[in-house]
Amino acid sequence: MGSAAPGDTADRWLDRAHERFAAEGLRMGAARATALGVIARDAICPVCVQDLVRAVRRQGGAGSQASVYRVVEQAHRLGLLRRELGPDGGVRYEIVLPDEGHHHLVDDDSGETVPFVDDDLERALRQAARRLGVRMTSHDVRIRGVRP
Amino acid sequence: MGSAAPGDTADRWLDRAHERFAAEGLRMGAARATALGVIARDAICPVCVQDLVRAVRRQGGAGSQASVYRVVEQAHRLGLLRRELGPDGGVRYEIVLPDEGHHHLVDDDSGETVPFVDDDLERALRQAARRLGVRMTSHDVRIRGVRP
DNA sequence: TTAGATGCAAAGCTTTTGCAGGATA
DNA sequence: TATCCTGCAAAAGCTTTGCATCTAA
Repeated sequence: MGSAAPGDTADRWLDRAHERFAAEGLRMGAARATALGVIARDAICPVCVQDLVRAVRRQGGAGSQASVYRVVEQAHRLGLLRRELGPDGGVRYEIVLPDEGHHHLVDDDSGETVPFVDDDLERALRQAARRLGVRMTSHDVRIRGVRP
Repeated sequence: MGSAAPGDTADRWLDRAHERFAAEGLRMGAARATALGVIARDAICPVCVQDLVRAVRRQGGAGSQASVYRVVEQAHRLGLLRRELGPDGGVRYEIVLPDEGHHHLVDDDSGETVPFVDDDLERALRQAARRLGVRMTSHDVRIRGVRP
């Protein structure tokens, strides 16, 4: 017990996304529902919008390029997606969960990103925020390094 | 004393840029020199490439859109420029100096990014890297928050 | 019923590229 | 002089938008 079930992250995000969209008074049409489902599944690691568009197309049902871009932008505005730059300079989106306490380790050789948890680092971030006089809403920590 | 003179950052960066380009065996033509000068002056805060292109044009001399994009990409590859996302989702570049040990605070309300230095946080990052078994080559820390 | 969602296709931007001619080391 | 750099213009992506048509609530 204590460890998350497979797909748990995706499911939790999808639930929260539906809640947030509803709370904003936005309707849930077929295209929007499909896009959110694909995002929940594929944007656990950063993805570009074009990949999401292709995934939606592969899915066969509703969802056009325009819809996907619109949903991604709305989800980002609602704080459901984080926008960042990929190694190639292109824009990537990644799902955000409210209780995230993890950081990223980027392998300089492979370019691969792996998440990790570090309580000391977490504490240092909180203290730094306090010293700066702000209430921290989220953080993005990326350590780049090479394996010896 | 101890504080930097005006234009000092730009000058130091420009010197270093010329050194690095020379060290790579790259030649210094008119367009490249102009672009580097404009970058040193304008990319102290994040700017988009199109702004640099316009600045180069205003300057009147050598330098085309293609040159500017090429110089920016080379400077980024040489570690002279940092690439990041602006609040509007567009790509921005900012000059990098070797002795930077700073982090970023992003104001959730305004989207504004301000740099800060925190030795404790710096230490926590080093220790986290050690625990992960990697040699840290650089880091990117972004604390998002709101002023109470 | 009605404001909002969707798809299509075109427009708008940013960024990259091919090539002929010019300049640097 | 042999490379390398430049500029032009076109191409290639990515993202946004207008609008007519549907549809969720």
